[in-house]
Formats: sequence, C-alpha cells, structure tokens
Amino acid sequence: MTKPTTSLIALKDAVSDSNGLLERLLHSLPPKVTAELMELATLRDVCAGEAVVERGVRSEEIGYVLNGTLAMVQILEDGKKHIVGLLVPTDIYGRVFDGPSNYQIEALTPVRTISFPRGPFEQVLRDNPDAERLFLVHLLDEMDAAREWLLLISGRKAVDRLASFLTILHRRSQFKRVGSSAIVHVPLTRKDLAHYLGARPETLSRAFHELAEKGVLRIIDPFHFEIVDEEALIKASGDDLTVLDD
Amino acid sequence: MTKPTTSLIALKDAVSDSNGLLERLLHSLPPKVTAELMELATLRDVCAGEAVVERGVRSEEIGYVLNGTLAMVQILEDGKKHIVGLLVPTDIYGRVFDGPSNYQIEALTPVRTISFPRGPFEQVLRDNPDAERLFLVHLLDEMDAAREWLLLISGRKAVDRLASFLTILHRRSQFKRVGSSAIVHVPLTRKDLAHYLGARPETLSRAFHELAEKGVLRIIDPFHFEIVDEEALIKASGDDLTVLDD
DNA sequence: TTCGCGCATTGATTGATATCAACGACAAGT
DNA sequence: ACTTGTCGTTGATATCAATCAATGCGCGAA
Repeated sequence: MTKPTTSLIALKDAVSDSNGLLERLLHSLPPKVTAELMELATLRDVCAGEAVVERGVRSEEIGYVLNGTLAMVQILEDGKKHIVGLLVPTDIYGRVFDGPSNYQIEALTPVRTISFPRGPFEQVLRDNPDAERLFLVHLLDEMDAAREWLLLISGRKAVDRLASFLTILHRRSQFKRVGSSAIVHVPLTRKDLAHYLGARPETLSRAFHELAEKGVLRIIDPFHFEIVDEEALIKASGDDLTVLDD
Repeated sequence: MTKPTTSLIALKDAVSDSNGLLERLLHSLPPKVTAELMELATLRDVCAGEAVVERGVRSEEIGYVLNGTLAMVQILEDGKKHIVGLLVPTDIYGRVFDGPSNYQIEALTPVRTISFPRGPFEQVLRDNPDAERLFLVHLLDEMDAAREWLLLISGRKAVDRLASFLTILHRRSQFKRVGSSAIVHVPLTRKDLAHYLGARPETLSRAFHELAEKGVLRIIDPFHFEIVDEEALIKASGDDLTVLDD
C-alpha cells in the first residue's frame, strides 16, 4: 500500500528538484507560511495500479506529483473505465475548494507524490491571495493541456495520434538524452494506450512498427523508445490533422 | 460589427434571466461592488462568423455569454483551424490574471454577451476572495466539461459521437419542449460540426439520417432536430464507447 | 431573372481500422 | 517443470469512414 513519510530532509530535496508549480507556489508565500506548509506535507509512495483518489469521494488530499505517471480515469455508470488525462511530475491533483472528484486517479507506474491535507492547504490559499492566483492560472494552463489532448485525439489516423502523443510526452517529461537522440518512456500498457488514443492495441503495435520502419524511432522495449528523428515525428503528428481551410 | 450598449435596464434583465455563474458571482459580492461592476458592464452583440477574441492577443475583456453559441478555435502554425470547445449561455471566457489567449473565440451564431473590462474585473476578484474562489471552482467545472468532450470524441463510431454531441448539447441548452419531445438547435454548419467531431460532412449527413431511420430523431432542417426517443439517443451514445474491461 | 457559389445530400470506391484468430515471450503460481 | 494468464505482436478478413464525384437547393451579386 502507501507508505507516508515525514522525513523533512527528503521532502526538501524532492521539492527543490522538482522545479514546478509547487516551487513557484512556495516562493510566492512568506517564509513562515512555507515552513508551516512543509510541516503538513508528507511524501507518499504509491504502487503501480493503485488508486490515489476514488471517484465520487471528496478527496482530503492535495497532491503534487514528483515522479511517475498517474491517470485520470472516468468511470461510466456501467462500470466501464476511460482514461481522460495523464498526470506527470510537477502536476497537481485534487479539487481545491470543491466537492468530490469526478474521476478516479490511478497510478500507472510507481509514483511518488507530496501530499497536503486539504483543509490546511485551502487555508493557506485563502490567506495568500498571490498563491491562490497562481493556482488559478495553473488551472487555466491545465485547461490548455486538456484541449491539447483533444486536438491530439481528433487527429485523423492512428499513426498521427501516436506521433502526437509521443511528442507531447517527450516535451512534458524531463527527457534523458542519449547522444543526440532521446529516450521516451511510455508509462502505459498497449491496451491502456490504445484506449487513451482511441484505437486498439493491434493498431498501435502496427503504428509503432510503422514509425520504426520509417526510421523515426527505435523500439527498445514495449515501454521505451529512442526518438531518432524528432523532426519527422513532429511532422508526422502535425501533418494531416483534420483541419478547417479558411 | 459589434454594437456595445450601456442600457442598464436591459443589462439587469439580461443578468437576472441568465441564472448562471454571473448571478452567483454577483450574489457573492457586497451590493456596492455589484453596482460598481454593473457600471462597467456593457452588452455586446456579435454577428455570426465574427471573432470576439483574437488568438495571441491579450484580451482586454471578460465576457459572459447570454445567448448564442461561440467556438474556441485553435489555430495551428500553418494557419489551419480546429474547434476545441463551444461556449453556450452562462459560460464565461477570457483569461483572468493571465497572458494572451491561446485560441481565437468566434461567434457561430449571432451572440449577445455581457462584457467587462479586464482590469477592473480582476480588481473586483482581488478584493473579494469569495468571488475569486467561485471563479476558481468554475474553472474546475470547465475542466470537467473539456474532459467530457474528450470522452465524446474518442467514441468509436461517427454515429456514437454524433449521438453524444446531441445529448450534451441538449442537456446544456435551455431546451424548448414541444409536447413530450424536444427541439435541439445545432449551431454549426455540417462542415464545422464534422470538424469538431473528427469526421467528414458526408459521414455526418449519413449519421443524421441513420438516426432518423431508427426513429431516434426527426430532421427538421439542417440545424434543427426533434429528439423523438431521448432514451435511444443516450443509449446510442453510450453503447459502444471504447472501454476498459476490468 | 440568371449566374455563380456554398452547402447538404447521395452514390461509388478506396483506404484505414476494428475484429477475429493465433503465436511466442514472460511471470507467477502449483 | 508445467500450467495459467497476460501482453505484444502478426496475419486475414470485415466493417467503417474518407475520398471522389455528381446533384439539387438556397442565396447574394450582377
């Protein structure tokens, strides 16, 4: 299960490594408040497959992703599931000031987060308008990300969508370079990825190998790919998006 | 072009008719501030096809949709356009506290909005944390809406997506009932709609007539449909969404 | 009116993807 | 080792949607 920690040293290291919203948030606060907040924070490790936030439950935690990947999963009335978004390091989850979450959040890989109890976190936002405003703008950015996925999904062919996905993933992850090319880690099984991209596992498999054929990428294992020709990858993703002409 | 108005009487009527976020916002403010804000507001009428917010321009207005439909249009580097969301009555647009908008917002039908100058509006939010919080929660809801569209788009077959679209549109619009059935107004041309749903006009045409064949809806004209069997419509949209099984 | 022009619709064809089926690799459990 | 299950992959076929092509309709401009 989860193993909460309170090691302050580890926490501080984690935050200063992350360099994302949380850092900016903390910088916008008076030092005293920052210290208070850090007192409340706990590190939380979650195993792959485990749910972090249940659907319909008013979550009592605000989480900040340090590493690993989480999925936001929409659950339909009949129990069917659908992935509607991914959370990667520096993302925040949790419905501040609001009711229960509409999705479940599940760990796709082993994940480490910083977890704040919801109440105190909200109080800090209340007391520090600058921080709250930062949070608001962050939400606007998230909206953009959501719409970007929308664009992605509506791309015509499966290969296009895959290319888009890889491009975005590559941009969003702190990429490990190997020589002039880069390694992308895809944190989803083929089935989940297929699901997410609105395709079938078989189709994706073919799409991966099609890109490999063309020399755009190299398949290391089902989860790791070396991007050989980033140019071509971006081109493949942008090439024939369904488009209005005027 | 646009015809701003300052008739306070018309404004007040408009607001009290709308019964959406703006009303809740106004109620959360001290009466004095409400009055101030209303002083700043102007009614704005926009013709179909006109752009309300240009892409990349830091918009100086915050708008609240009274009636009509607007589209958020993503513009790619090569000038191609893609619809990434719709704005219907009670929706708000404009990037509060933030930089330029990433999309263009265009009127699909004749539209009437209430427009606030950005600066003063932000100041009101700054001075009234409750209002700002309301706004923040509103953004969370918008996120949900965006993800709902995502679900819609990823539905496998064109007919499914169309059915989903009509269902959502029907739910979001203040529907005019006719006897036991309801009239839905689709504010998009076939081309735009096709675009939005990731299909082609021809495919949509067939999809509409397929639904008509099945007795689910009746085609009045290319923009108006009577939903005969709402049950069946919902079923058609939910039926075979691509889905995870566990 | 008459001429285009854009839009919706329909038909025929081609191309892409889902579906069905099967196989090898791997891991966990017996 | 043997079984069982899952996952990725590959092939053959069927289904669906894009594309190409043509028609009629409504509307504004000449």
